[in-house]
Amino acid sequence: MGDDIRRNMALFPIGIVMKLTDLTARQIRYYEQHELVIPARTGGNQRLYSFNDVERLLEIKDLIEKGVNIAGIKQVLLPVSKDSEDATILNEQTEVKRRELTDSQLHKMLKQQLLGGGKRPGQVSLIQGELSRFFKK
DNA sequence: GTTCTAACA
DNA sequence: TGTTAGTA
Repeated sequence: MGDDIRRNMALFPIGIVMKLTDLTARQIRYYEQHELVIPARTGGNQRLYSFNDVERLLEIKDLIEKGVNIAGIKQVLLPVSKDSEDATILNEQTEVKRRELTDSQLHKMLKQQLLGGGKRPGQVSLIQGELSRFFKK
């Protein structure tokens, strides 16, 4: 996948990104404070966003519109810690390991459902219900 | 003219 | 989040 370099090239300033995403500069900068997007900087400290950054912001916008708050978006977009991913830490009791493994799987499901533009009535329950156990701790 | 940081109605 | 102040 050599296109990555192009997709990750920081090209446009916040003004362009605002029009591309329909987000305010305030929101874009706010999401950056929460590490949801990490744009590059010019010598003059100006933010420069790549195509990937814009796509990420569009995902964030999607989640916001679906009623997910920053804490929730972090759970979905931020890299999953290696710990919860393999959940095979020594000393942990099997019960705990099973729970974390389930969380890992649930996390993937939620990400799919939240990002995959699907909005069937049935899956809303999962978002309103099961999701809480993520944002709580 | 545009963007940046910081702060507050 | 909106918006404004003072810069770069």
